[in-house]
Amino acid sequence: MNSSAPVFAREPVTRERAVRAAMVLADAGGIESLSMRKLARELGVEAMSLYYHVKSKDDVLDGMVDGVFGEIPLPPLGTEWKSAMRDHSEAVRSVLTRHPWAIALVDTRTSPGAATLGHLDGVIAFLLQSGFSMSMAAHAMSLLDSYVHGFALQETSLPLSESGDISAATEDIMRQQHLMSEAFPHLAAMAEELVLKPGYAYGNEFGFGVGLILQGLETALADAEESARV
Amino acid sequence: MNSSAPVFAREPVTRERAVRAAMVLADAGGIESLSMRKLARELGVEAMSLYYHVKSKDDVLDGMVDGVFGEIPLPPLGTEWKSAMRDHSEAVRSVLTRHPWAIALVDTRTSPGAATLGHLDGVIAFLLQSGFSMSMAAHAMSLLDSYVHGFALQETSLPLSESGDISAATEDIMRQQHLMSEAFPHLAAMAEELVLKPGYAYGNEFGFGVGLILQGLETALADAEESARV
DNA sequence: CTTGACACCATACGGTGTAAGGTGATGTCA
DNA sequence: TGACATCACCTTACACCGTATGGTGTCAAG
Repeated sequence: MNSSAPVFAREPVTRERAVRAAMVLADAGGIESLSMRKLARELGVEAMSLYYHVKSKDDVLDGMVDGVFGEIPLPPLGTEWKSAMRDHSEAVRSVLTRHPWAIALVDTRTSPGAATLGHLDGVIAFLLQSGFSMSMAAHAMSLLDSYVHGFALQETSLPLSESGDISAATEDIMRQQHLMSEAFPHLAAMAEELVLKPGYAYGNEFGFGVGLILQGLETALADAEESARV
Repeated sequence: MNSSAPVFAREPVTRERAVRAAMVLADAGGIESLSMRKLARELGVEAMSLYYHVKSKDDVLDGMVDGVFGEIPLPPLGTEWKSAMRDHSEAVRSVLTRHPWAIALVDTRTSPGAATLGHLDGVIAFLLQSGFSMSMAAHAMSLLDSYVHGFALQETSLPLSESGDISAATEDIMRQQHLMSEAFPHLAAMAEELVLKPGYAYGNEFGFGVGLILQGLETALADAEESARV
């Protein structure tokens, strides 16, 4: 019978393949549309078969988070730290907006995977090698990570068009502009004078924030060095 | 019959009451344990009765987010802006850690309520009145909000004890310390030299971050004024 | 006495994660 | 060769979820 030797057999499911497929599904339809049954169908398999390779759905989610961190390149050792960290921040923001579900997941997953830990390790290594003390490195990472994640969080929850400007939302806002000016005059003024101006893109705020933080870190670093020299 | 005049009748359900009860449930058991059936039971009612007062579960979630923003006091007009914004940042962080589910919700809800808009309006008003230009106010709000939300996000996803130190997680970490030192030496070093030291609390990083950002904003503000004077 | 709004409820449908227990193909060893 | 274990997958079932549909009793106004 032909069932004996399926030459072009379906590739066997693995944890990796399952996680990768889950990431694709979440990218396409949002994290809330990811179910074990749909994931199984995508892999050409029944739902319960996944549990042979994966402990639970949470296990899949943990894998997805780790997959996201795995996509972020580390700042290359030996380069000037300010521009390297600027590029790195941009890289993190870019993968978080490429996988908008990731930020929500980070909130609930508390068991980091190998890629996540490796990522942390790499950034610490880079900062120490750039002359940061251990506690300044911790300051810098906490500050930058918080800002970048928070920015990505805000950015994805905005009703923006893909181009990054507010054209998609403008129409709705305009329709309510009148009501808003009465109840929230300052908010309306900001919208009118700034946000609704052609060319405004919320994403531009990111550069300002990262620049300000890096500048502040440089100052703090110099202060620490000076007080150590005395 | 006694059914004709229940003098101490059950208080009727309203949207407000439902939202408030939902917040209490989410505070107690996490957002993922909040279901329409449990919420109804809490209000002494059947699940479908909620839909008379509320459009959908998403509607409840929108209300919860708005309720959180309503808990945040606005910076009082007339006070010095740096200390006012420092206090305000601490206030935001405090309500976000009091309602850990809120940060995850902000990610998915894109239709802000009245309290949310009023909050934004109040902060804009405060900054303008403190001498910020419109674009500097936007910079400041984006930067501080992103940082505060991001910090709260990281803080809640950490396996911390309530006291804010790492005692609860220490044991597990210690057990894996050996493995970690081999695979992630820098991360292990940071844990050993800094995080596991008695008295360390991740929450302390918040003050450093807010201080650095406020200092940077002050500098940017002065630069803008100077270049305007020339 | 009728009418209609109000606040609530019963039932049902299609979805979810996953526990429990098969089923057949494959490889190992007596 | 035959027995047996392991692997990768499947079937069935359960408790739970959000909510569409269509009630049902109370009450005040006409």
